[in-house]
Amino acid sequence: MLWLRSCKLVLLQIDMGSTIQNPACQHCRDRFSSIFCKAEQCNLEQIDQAKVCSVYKKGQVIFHEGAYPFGVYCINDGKIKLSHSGDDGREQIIRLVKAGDIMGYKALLSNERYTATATALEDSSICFVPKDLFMSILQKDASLSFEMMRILSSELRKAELKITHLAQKPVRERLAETLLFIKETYGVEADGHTLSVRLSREEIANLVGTATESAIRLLSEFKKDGMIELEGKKIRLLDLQQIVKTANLQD
Amino acid sequence: MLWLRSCKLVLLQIDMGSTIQNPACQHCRDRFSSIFCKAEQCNLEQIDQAKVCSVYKKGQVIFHEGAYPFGVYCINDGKIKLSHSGDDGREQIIRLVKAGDIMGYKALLSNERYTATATALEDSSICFVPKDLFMSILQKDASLSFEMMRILSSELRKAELKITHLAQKPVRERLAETLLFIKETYGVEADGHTLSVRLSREEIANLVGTATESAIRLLSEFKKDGMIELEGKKIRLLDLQQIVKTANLQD
DNA sequence: ACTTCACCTTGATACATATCATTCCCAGGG
DNA sequence: CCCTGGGAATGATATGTATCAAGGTGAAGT
Repeated sequence: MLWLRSCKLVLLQIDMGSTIQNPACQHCRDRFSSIFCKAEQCNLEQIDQAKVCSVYKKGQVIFHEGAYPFGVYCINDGKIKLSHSGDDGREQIIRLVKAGDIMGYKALLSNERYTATATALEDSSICFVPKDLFMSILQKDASLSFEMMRILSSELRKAELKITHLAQKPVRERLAETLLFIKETYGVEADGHTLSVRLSREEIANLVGTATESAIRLLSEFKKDGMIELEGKKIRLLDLQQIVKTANLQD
Repeated sequence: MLWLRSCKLVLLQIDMGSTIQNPACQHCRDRFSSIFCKAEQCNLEQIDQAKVCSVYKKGQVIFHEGAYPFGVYCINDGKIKLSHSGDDGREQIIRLVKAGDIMGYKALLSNERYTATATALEDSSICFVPKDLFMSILQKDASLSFEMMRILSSELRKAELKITHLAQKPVRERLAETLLFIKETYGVEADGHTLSVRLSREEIANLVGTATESAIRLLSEFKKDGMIELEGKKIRLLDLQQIVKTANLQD
């Protein structure tokens, strides 16, 4: 049922981004070495041979909910959103992915279809490591397993916290929290205030778990209260302390 | 901040349950062998020597949010709830644990304090495997790592789904969903209808992520609609099809 | 420069759900 | 036996959010 809808969409996603064979993407290589090469016997050469690096344009889908995974992705450069699409079409953003992060491992490890769709928030350079290689390293190299378990545990912890907040905190607090989360994930521009992602109001709402109009209204309030500054999709966090207070964090 | 509050409570939890040294708890042994002994070289003897089995009474806390983990727990028999306590004191139930499940691994693997509190929903027999042993097996035995990754991935998938539903579905649907979830987790009694856990209305509400009164009201409605039957804490699922429909599942 | 379109914004309104208050029920203890 | 207290239930009410509707804005394209 779910994947029937997805299949249709997968067909639209023939465009794999421009593939760069045997790329010199050093960033990606660094990331890989830190994630995949914790042990002495480093697998970098193997990975360099097998990996496929591609560039995805803003808005492009990297993998789609319901599809079968054939490997893991490592972000060399760029920003990605992972999202569920509820039945009513509304999207829920589950995770924000940044350079150096890997994604697509959950489906691979549990041997299931993707439960989320990965979409580029801006032009992104992404490496793909085939399933077989990944699994074989995992088999041999305990340190990669530990790293994966660490990542999974950490994501699970975050997800559970989000569940609690979604169930217990009002939208206002969650929005403030989300702004801080975006800052933490993608950082700010040179001025030290402007969030360095451009998200639509709808995307912000889907991150917070609320209606677009509510997100807009509350952002306006935050602005009126001098906490933030809005200029199109630019969001500047002016009074961080006040935002933290509004988020009402305690953990 | 969080763990300061927790510490206070941990002190109340000196009672570790009655410890059974070198127990003959076969159920637990079976569970361990299926989880910890996938590989040829089975570690069962080691585990048998090191593990400590205890019996916890209903309501007793097995481990507490904010405390440091010293090992993993395997449920030999009984039912456990894992919950976050929000700052305002309201609890959010994150997971229901049953015989054969393990718990406490997340904190151990990410090397952090517990983020949830484990409380016995009924008298339970639980085995404890010390951190060192667990980690050393994990180091040697890739199949245990795979199993752990599989478990973590699966939990993460469920958590993300819950996030989406919490953000997008009304309480009515979530309650129906929760009833089905409870049935799936703990099963039903001999009559084929009565859920085999007794949860307070508050606990049900904390599972759904709503106010206690709302849960009560909706349960009454469900009853009026002939979907369920209520008798104290006994809940009988009469019209499963109707409940599924109310839950409005699509995945 | 005009159109177009996607996005943002604001207002009015409805509704679901939380909250508060009260009563009821029942089991446990003196 | 009655008393007591902790859930459970129900009603009244408040309120936060979603939803619907109607402009507004700005950028891209013709």
